Amino acid sequence: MAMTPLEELRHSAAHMLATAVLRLWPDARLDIGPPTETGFYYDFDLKHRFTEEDFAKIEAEMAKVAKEDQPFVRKEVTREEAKKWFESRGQTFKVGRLADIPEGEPITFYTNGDFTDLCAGTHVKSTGQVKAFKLLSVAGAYHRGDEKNAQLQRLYGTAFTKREELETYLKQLEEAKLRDHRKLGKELDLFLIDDEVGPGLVLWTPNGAIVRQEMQKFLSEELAKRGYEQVFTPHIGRLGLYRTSGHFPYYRESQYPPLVDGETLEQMAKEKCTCADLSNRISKGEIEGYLLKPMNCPMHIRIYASRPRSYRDLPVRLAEFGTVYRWEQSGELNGMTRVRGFTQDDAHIFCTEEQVAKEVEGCLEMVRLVLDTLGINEFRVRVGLRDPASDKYVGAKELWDKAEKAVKEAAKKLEVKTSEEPGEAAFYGPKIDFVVKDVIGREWQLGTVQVDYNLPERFGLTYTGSDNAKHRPVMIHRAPFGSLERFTGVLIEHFRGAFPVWLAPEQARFLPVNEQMIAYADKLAADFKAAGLRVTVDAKGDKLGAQIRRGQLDKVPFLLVCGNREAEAGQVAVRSREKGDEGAQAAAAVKDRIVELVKNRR
RNA sequence: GCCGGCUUAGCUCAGUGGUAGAGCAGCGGUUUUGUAAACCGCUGGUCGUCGGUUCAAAUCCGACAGCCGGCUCCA
Repeated sequence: MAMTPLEELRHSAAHMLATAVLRLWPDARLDIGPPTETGFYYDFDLKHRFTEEDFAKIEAEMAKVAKEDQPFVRKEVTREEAKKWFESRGQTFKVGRLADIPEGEPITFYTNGDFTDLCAGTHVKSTGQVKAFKLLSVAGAYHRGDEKNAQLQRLYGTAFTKREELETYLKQLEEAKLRDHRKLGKELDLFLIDDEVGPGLVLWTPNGAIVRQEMQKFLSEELAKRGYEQVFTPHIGRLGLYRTSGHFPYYRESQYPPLVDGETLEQMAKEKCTCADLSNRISKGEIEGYLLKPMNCPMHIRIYASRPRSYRDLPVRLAEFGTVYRWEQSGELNGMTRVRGFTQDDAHIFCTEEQVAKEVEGCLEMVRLVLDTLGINEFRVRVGLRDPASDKYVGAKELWDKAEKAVKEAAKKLEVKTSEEPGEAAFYGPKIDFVVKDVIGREWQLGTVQVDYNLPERFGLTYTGSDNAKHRPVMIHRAPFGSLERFTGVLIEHFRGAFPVWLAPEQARFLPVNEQMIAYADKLAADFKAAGLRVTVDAKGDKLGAQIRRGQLDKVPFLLVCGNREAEAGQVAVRSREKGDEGAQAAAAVKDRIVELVKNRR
């Protein structure tokens, strides 16, 4: 468990934070304070509620500790000594943490000044070395990450070896906020989440709708090339369908409650039934209802099952931009990246067991194509497997073993680093997820490929083999974008709102330098539109400088200045988002250039 | 869902118990403009919602909603 020098520094800063807090609030109980990827935190339990107003005071105390230049002293102690030490000080969390240390392992204390912590180390030599630090936020955090336990107060901070590095990091944080898709989405009028419509429900405004349309068009072309067939299915379906799939019993708390018809509700009201009765009778299947679909697969399965299938038909690949609804906890909602209604670029492949490997490979290739096309090259690949201790999965162990084997082998062939993570599987099967980070470092799952032996079993799916016997197909669930909402949110941040030409809501804007030039600009705009481009004319009558400024802020890729000189020669003065002023060029050539960029999805 | 913070005009924000403000946007006018902001005027707000304290509440208290940062969760 060797720490990097930076981790040592931050870990030491965490101890100094605890030192300072104990000086200011001696009744504080301490839990743990490790370094993190970008800083450190320490968890406390105390009566006083930390607010950001306390930070200056705590930081000042930490600075004193630094000035005192207390050496960090390591001392090996016996379990008894450690227990007595913390018990006598009322540090019950520390006593609990002590019990985690396996017998035979050394138990060590680290002391700086009057503060002693149970700690495996390591640390810098003395507190004087930690000078560039800052507290950043306070948040609730459950003890041992379990919501059944007490909720502690977590103070987050960061530390660097040099003050300049800290300043740079803080500046980066500020800049990241400017890239936040929630801010840019508002500024560029891409989407809206309206309180009256409902939390977590995205309204795609015209600009955002263009981005989404282009992405769907892109994917639709790829689907056609790869032998997929597109389908449409409704937003609700009978509860029975989701009982069969397992969604209703297994993930009931993550769904909007079932819809029950008016007559039944009235009848139940007459019988003076309580909500609990209603809920009970729905669970028992005594009342039929409908569910807002949490996933598309059951409906695609019913399409597959709608007629006999031969091995010659396989693989059957059914695709849909299917909108699903999930009851995410209120505290989880986040802009477009975590919502309650979203559209998956979903597809389900029904194939033979022999075909699984090749099909999974094809899916992974498609995910890579999507990420490559959009220039997203910072992602990690997670192989989600069963949590052996959990009962939240459907299906037999043997089927899971087969599916996990298939997924692991497919992942091995990917030319990127993958990490196997138990507990990250879907309830019906293991999966390969592509995970990216947003501007503030939070991870989001985008594309996913999942192998499923269970739902075909639950729905009794079959195909007729060459031996004229019935066989069970295997299902592959896959979504290269994952959800269009989340993907778009990530894309907005990735491009800082400056979408490549093919995705840009407005691809070019004509800027007439005076009133007479509006007619010329209009004529060119009509010509560009006829070529399939999205263009506008800025006819507000401002000076060119103001038009340019507006165009830049709107992140239009091409600003085309129309002045008297250009009009005479059939030209426009090009100002591109990337290169700036490119001078006067033939309008027709500029049109061709933009059309070409769009064609190549650049 | 939990802990903490926040919510004032379309947007960004000022306003600490005494008659709601600015900039930008919008609208009207003047200007006809050459590579990141022309000028003048006007419109626009039950200060998130509901309740309480007070002679008086954007401001103090409470409940609820939404948002933000974490935690938990995430098929």
